[in-house]
Amino acid sequence: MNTQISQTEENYLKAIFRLSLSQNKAVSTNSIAEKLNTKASSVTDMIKKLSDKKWVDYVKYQGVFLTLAGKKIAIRILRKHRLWEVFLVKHLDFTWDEVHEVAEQLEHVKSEKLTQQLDAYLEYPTHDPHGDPIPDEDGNIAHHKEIMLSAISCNEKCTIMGVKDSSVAFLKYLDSSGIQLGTLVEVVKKEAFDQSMHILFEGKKRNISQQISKNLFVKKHRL
Amino acid sequence: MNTQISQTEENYLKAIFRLSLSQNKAVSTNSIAEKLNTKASSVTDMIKKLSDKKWVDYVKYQGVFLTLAGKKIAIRILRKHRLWEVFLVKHLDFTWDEVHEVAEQLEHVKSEKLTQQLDAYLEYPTHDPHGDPIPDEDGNIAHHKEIMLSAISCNEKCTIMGVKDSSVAFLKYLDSSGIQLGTLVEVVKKEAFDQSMHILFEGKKRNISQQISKNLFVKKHRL
DNA sequence: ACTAATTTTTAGGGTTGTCTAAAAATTAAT
DNA sequence: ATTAATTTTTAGACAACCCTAAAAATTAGT
Repeated sequence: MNTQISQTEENYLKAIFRLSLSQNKAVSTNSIAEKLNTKASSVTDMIKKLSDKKWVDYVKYQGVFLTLAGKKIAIRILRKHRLWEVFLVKHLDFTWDEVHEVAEQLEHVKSEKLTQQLDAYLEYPTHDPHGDPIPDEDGNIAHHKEIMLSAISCNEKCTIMGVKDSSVAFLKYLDSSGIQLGTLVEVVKKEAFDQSMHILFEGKKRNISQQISKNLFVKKHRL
Repeated sequence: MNTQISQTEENYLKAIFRLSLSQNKAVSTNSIAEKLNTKASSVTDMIKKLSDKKWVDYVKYQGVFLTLAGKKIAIRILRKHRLWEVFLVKHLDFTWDEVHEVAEQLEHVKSEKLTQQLDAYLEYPTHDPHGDPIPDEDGNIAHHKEIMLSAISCNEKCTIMGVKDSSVAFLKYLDSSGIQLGTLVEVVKKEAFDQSMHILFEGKKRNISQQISKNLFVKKHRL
C-alpha cells in the first residue's frame, strides 16, 4: 500500500477544495477537469483513487465532496502555497504576478518543520500577496467578507483588500493602473449602461470596467 | 517530444556527477543503482533515455560519462541543493543533519529567478552547511583541497573545513562531540595500531577513530 | 413524457519509471 | 585459456497518470 500522497493527488484535492468554496453542491467531474487542464475521463480515474483513500465522498455521476481528511490536506497545501508566495514577494523580490507558478511547485515540498519555520520566519502572515487569507496551522481560514468593488455605491470609499481573479494578465493590468492591495478608492460615478465606474485614488481619476470591479475585493469605510 | 526534464532524470544526472567526481573511469550501472536505491535494470533503462537526450555518453556494458550538457544540469541541481541548505540553516533554524532531505525536494523547483534571487538573498554563499562548495551561476566549483584530518601529523594544527560523509548519524556524532566547521583542532598523538588520534580543540581532549578522521576535510595551518 | 443534448463513465491504450528473472557480456581465478 | 563469478542488459510485467472513443446516465427542451 502506498502511504504517501503524490503531487497529482494533492493538486486534485486542492482543485476540489477551491471549487467547493464557490458553491455548495457536489463538485463535478467536468469542473475539475477544466481547472486542472485535463480530461474528464482522467478525473474519473483519480476520483476513484481519492475515494478509496477516503479523501472524497463520491457517488457515480453525482460528483464529489471532500471528506474532513481531504479538506485538511487541501488546506495544508493552500497554506504552504500562500506562505511561499509571501516569502517570494517579501524576500526574493518577486512581483505578485510571478509568484503563483513557483509556489505551485514549492507547495508540494514535504516537511512539517519547513512550513512551521517558514511561517515563523515570515512573522505569521495572515494574507498572501493577492489578499487571500493564509490558513493557520490548525486549518482555520480567516474569511474574506467578500464585498466586491462593483457593489460599492457612489461617493463611498473603500480599501482594496484582494483580487478574485489572480491571473497574470489581470495583475499586470492592476500594476499598470497603480492599483495595489491597500489602495484607498472612492467611487465617483457609475455608468448605468455598461456598469463601468469612475474611481478616484491617490489623486488619480480612472474609469474601470465591470470586469475589473467585479474582481476586486474591498473593505467599505464606515462613514 | 518531451522537452522538460523530470525529477528522476535530474536525480540520475546528479548521482552520476557525484560518482564521477570520486573516480575517472566511466560510472557503472551498479554504482548508480546503489546510490539511487534502485535496481541495475532500471538504471540501464534510464541511461538509454539520458543517452538519447545527449546528457551522457553510453557504451553498452561500459558505463557512462556525463556530456557537457549533462554536467551542466547536474551542477545546476547541486547549486540549488546547496543554496537551499544554506537557507534552511541560516534562516529557518534547521540543523546540518536535517537539511539534506528537504533540500532534495527543493532542488527540483524550476525557476531561474528563484535560484538567482535566493543566491543574492543569502549573500552569495560559497559553501553549504557541510562545507561543500556551492557552484556559481556559471557552474564553476571552488575545489576543496581535500586534505583529511587523518593525514595531519602530530603537533600540527588545522581547521575543520567540511565533512566527506554527511549522513545524519555522522553529523549527529560530530554535534555531540562539539566538532563544527571552523573548529580549530590540534593533533596530539596518533595510535599506530588502529590509526585513531588524540585531538585537542576548544580546550577539550578527545580520541577519535580513523573512521572519523578520514571523513573530515581540514585546512592545515602554516607554522 | 419523451427525445435531444450534455455529462460522466468505461474500455482500451500509451508513457514513465519501476521491478524480477533470465540471458549476455565482462572480469576474475585458477 | 577456460571456467567461474560478477556485472549488465533484455524481456516481460506492473503502477501511476494520462489519453481517445464509445457507452451509459443525467439533465434540458419541448
